[in-house]
Amino acid sequence: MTNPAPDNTRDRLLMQAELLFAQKGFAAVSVREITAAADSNLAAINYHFGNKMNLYLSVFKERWVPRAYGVRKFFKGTLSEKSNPDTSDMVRAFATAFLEGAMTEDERRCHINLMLRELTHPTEAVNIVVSEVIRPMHHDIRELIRPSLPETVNLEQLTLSIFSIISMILYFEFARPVVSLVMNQEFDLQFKSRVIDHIVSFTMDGINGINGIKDIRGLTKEETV
Amino acid sequence: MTNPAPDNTRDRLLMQAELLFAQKGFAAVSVREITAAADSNLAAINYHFGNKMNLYLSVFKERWVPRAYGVRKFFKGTLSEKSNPDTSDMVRAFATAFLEGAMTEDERRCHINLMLRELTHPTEAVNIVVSEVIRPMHHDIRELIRPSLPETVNLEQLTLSIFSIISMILYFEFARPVVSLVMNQEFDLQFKSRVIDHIVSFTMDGINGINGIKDIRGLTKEETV
DNA sequence: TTGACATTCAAACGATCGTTTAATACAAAC
DNA sequence: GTTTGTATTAAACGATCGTTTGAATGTCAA
Repeated sequence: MTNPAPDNTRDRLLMQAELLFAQKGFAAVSVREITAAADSNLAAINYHFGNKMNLYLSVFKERWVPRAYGVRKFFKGTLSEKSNPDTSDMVRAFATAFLEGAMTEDERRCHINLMLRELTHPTEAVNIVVSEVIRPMHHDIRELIRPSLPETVNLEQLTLSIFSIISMILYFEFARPVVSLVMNQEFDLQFKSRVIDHIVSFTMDGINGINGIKDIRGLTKEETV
Repeated sequence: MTNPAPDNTRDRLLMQAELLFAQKGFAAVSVREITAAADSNLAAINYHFGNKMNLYLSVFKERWVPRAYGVRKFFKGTLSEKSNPDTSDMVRAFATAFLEGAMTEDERRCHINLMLRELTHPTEAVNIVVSEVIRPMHHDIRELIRPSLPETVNLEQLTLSIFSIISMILYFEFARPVVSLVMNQEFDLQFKSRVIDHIVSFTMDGINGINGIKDIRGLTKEETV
């Protein structure tokens, strides 16, 4: 998209600010660092956005939210290609939209880091994140999955499951270095694809599904103890 | 434990520094803020720890790691009470050690926030976190669960499953405000207990287990579509 | 009482922070 | 050509940052 430096100062500031805020967090980035990266004058942030905090909020309004819409659109687009998507198709489409499609690698790191910072460390921007993206996304997925579950399904448990799917997606993105360290495994495209497979099978069948073997549950314990 | 203010300056600094670093992050906390909270002189940090970064590392070495050992001990203790623990007992013991036992609420928030900051934003301390805690904990759980799975189990998939369990535990702690917002549900003790139940059943059976109904898998889809 | 050592203290250091100011450049409108 | 308004610039503002200093404590051993 707007990968090459935009020709106007305001957009260049937004772009570089997003990169730096995602990398280091609000407090650890100085306006001098941002304006230098954006090849603009030190006073440019205060001229275009009033102050540093307002620039941070504008990053969410003008860059983060639109990209989140893109992820949602990609998710729905993938699903609409399938004729009769089941639950595992939905989970796969959701994980893929976040971890593979819809964004470049840099955008993804940006996007998820910014989101995580607001989750762990909420500022004013958390209201934007929740009301514009997280809540609608939950609604989407819940209403997609619900028909394929028993009518007696506990709505709270379903919502917690959606949070669990999101937790895995976020974790395997932001904790990449640690996952790589512990598993002694480079986080390349092949591995990422296996991670998505894992998220889908773990979501569908839990730890009993990790071997691709179904209906073995209940047997294993007595056999091996 | 050391909840009331320790009588020596060094420990008071460590305690207040941990609280503040967990709340705001390294860059957002000033040494003046820490020394004021610890009722000590501005120069105390540099006298006792050399500099601010070394204080941060000492927090991990002298407070975070010991508490992590406590969590691990609690986990093993809970398991040893059971005569023949199965996989779900292990997952429950693990989630409980993190989310209910072994720590006060304040300590838990501290502990998980500090860990998360190192996962998202590694400093020197990430080496301590991984080598002293995350890797040994993975080893513990993997070797506990492995015997109750088929011999043909894929070790990579098992490790990814353990990461997934950890991701849920972390998420339901650090994203509490967002979970509460989206579900319109106060994060009280009853709810937390249901969250632990969810983590266990989701880990055991995935989304098909969320209703507490087992062995319905494979039926639901055809019936409702 | 004296000396040695560990700790605390007020004060100041230079550096960097976010923000403001006033002058300047440049375009389109009249 | 003058005016008007927007955008950019260099320079400086006061505040706060992490760190250092040297004097003032308190505490034991000799």
